[in-house]
Amino acid sequence: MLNQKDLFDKPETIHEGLRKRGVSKGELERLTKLATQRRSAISDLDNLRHELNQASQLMQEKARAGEQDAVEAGRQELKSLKTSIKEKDEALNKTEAQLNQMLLELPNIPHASVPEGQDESQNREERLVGELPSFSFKPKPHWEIGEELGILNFEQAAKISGARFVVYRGAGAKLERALINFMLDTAAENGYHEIIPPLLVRAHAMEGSGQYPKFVGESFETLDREYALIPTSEVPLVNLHRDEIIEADNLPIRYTAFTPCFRREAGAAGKDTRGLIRQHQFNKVELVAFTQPENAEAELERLTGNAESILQKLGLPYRVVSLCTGDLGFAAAKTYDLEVWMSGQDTYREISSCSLCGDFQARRAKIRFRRHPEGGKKAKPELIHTLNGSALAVGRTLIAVLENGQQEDGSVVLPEALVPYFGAKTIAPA
RNA sequence: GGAGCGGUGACCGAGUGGUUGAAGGUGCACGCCUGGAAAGCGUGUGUGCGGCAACGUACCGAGGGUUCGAAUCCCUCUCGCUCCGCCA
Repeated sequence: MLNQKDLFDKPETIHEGLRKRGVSKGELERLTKLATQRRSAISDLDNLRHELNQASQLMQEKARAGEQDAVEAGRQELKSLKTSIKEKDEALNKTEAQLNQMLLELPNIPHASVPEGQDESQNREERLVGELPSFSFKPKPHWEIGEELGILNFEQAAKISGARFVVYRGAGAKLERALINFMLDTAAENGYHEIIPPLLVRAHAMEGSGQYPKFVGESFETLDREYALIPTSEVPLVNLHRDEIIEADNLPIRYTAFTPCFRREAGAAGKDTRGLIRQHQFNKVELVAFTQPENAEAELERLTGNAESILQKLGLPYRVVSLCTGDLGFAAAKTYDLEVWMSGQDTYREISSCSLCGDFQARRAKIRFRRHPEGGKKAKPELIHTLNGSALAVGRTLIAVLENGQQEDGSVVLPEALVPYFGAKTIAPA
């Protein structure tokens, strides 16, 4: 959520930032109009209330002095004052509700270093890492490898749950589990505290991290709408400190969690229908960090590096892309996508998204911190900055491992780093 | 699902319808004391909104109501806790 004050204090930055994110001029005007209305209404109301408070004090004194007539007269007078306060208050509430709804649906302002652009074609490639594997045969896509090895079964999944689900079998299930453990251990080495959060969350948690109200249609919810299934563990992790003021000495806070994630993938109809690229349920190890504002940019580089280190340890070639304004997620101010090379599809595919959200989520979830006192002065609480990134999407990592490690005989050679976790060097046809 | 009890400041915890933004404690900061520290003593310490500021105003889970005046009385909702039932 944006800071209302900024609309007045630095209107150019806000207007320019929102324009880059595709917010129309009309919307901006409406926003400014509502915010201005709100300010003047508050000031009017404060004055009226001041009047009422003063008058009430007088009443008390008169009542004490036993001036019954004066008290009686005052009552009638104050009643009408009260009525007009109530009317103005209702009008203000209405304005604030409209304004708040708008603010909740406006995306974050892009960081200055983010390239401007319409869509993913205008993302900026930051770096290419690793060598692409070469094959003496035509590499297969993972759905063929997986089915031939009997470790991925899409038909069985469809019987149970329909499209966009998978059943992992035998070595496939074990490989997924090995990857999860490997990723969690790596995160722990990098200083992230492991969490197992709830997978069902309330709407206010979804609002805190930025999913609701704008993207209600994209999550799965229980029938009574009491809970939503998390689309990413970023939701519970970010909300861990909701409504808190954290002592600066305890920052940064870094969390990691492995969870399944649930997404409707509404609007993705027809896209990536084969294999397990785009599923309604997938596993992910997530990293989340809370930092002071001045450290947030460095933390983004660190967090991205932490995610990259997993790809490096697995020997998977990838590239780092800086998302342009048009491709940026709702809550993000800046995002690096990690795209892993998938030999069987002959392309790079997103496997991690590392974002700096600034105070956008913190303002929604009321997560603040207090600096260490200086010169006897207690510092005012400030909004914390939040960051998150996948490290990594487990299913997609499994794809990359299968496609890049495949052999002509149909077996798959696993990365060295995974061997201790998986317990074997290869997966061979049964 | 049944029954009961609660939600007050960073934290814990008082609170009679009017002088309570809120006692007391903890924590924290500064000072005294000390060789240094601890303990002890003293002082200070809420958040949001509007305002350059002075200041004003709101806020005691949320929303309504009663009243000239509500943290305090009434209603609704919400969240949490305890006991019973059911259950991995």
